[in-house]
Amino acid sequence: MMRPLRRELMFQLVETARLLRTYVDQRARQHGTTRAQWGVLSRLRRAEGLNQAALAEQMDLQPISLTRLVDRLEQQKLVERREDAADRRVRLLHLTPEGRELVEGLDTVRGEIAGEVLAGVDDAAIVMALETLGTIRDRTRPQRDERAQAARAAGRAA
Amino acid sequence: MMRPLRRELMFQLVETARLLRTYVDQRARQHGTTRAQWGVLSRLRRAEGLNQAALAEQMDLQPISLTRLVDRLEQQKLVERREDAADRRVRLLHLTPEGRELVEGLDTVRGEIAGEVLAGVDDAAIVMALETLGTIRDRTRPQRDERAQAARAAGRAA
DNA sequence: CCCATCTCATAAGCCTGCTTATGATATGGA
DNA sequence: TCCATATCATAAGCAGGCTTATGAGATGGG
Repeated sequence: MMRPLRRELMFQLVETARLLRTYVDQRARQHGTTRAQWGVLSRLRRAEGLNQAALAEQMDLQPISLTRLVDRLEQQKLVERREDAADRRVRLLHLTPEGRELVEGLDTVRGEIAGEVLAGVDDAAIVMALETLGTIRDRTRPQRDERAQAARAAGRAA
Repeated sequence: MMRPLRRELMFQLVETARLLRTYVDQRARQHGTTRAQWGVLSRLRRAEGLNQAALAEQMDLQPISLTRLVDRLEQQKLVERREDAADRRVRLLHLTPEGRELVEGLDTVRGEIAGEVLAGVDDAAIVMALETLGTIRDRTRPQRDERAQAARAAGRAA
């Protein structure tokens, strides 16, 4: 096993996350939803009335990815798109009563899963892992400001 | 921010891995491939001549997921499926010369990425993160042995 | 005021994962 | 030997990411 530590961590991070994603998806399915949709509902509960662009940015998702998630949530009547009187392009997202009820139930499940999966791991280890993940996240996160600046600069130059 | 540590880690793990996956995909694309396909090539280099079931198990992937990855790799002439004289159901996987060349070049890239993304993080933190990930991985990994045993037991009972 | 430019949402098309199901082949016990 | 069962690979169909492209509407500098 000569694999250097840093490469090993890259590898394990992606693999572990995939396993965890699948695991959480199975749990979510027992409640008739999916991990990704659950994520949208959760955020929406804490910040209702967001438009899709703002929510996508908050979730580090491409707007089109969120559009399709919301399509499915809307079909299931868990989320509503409402018009914005001030800007006819935007759609403001609201939970329906059913959506609110579902997400509140799921909150319990999230806690259960975290307990199962991390039982016996002490807080110090979790804090350290969070820090390391934060570093990775910052270095791989798409730099939206820079991207927008670059686009503007290119526009100016052209 | 009252979010408990363990829930926060679950969340950050999945989000960070997604960002990393996308980042690595972009790098892989510069070499004309994808992260997932690269993964297959890497494993194959270290264990050529595996059949698909064995490789899927090693990668914690469902066989069908691997089948389609291999389809694309075969189309690109990076991998070959060969018949097994001893069992006509199985296909043995081999790298082509082009496949071997590609994966050897990519090895450098993997090291580069690990360095960029984890620069300044000390070894102790990486070891701890690996340990925590290992715990999660073990608890979320599908238990193939148990599953197979359950299937056998069900068979016997029926 | 008007037009170039930006932004919001979405479409099209791709990759990769999953579950469920199926056909071909192997295998082991009666 | 023969049949029930298991295993290997794959198909169908879905979810959820992505890139690239487009139309509608907002906005600001000239």
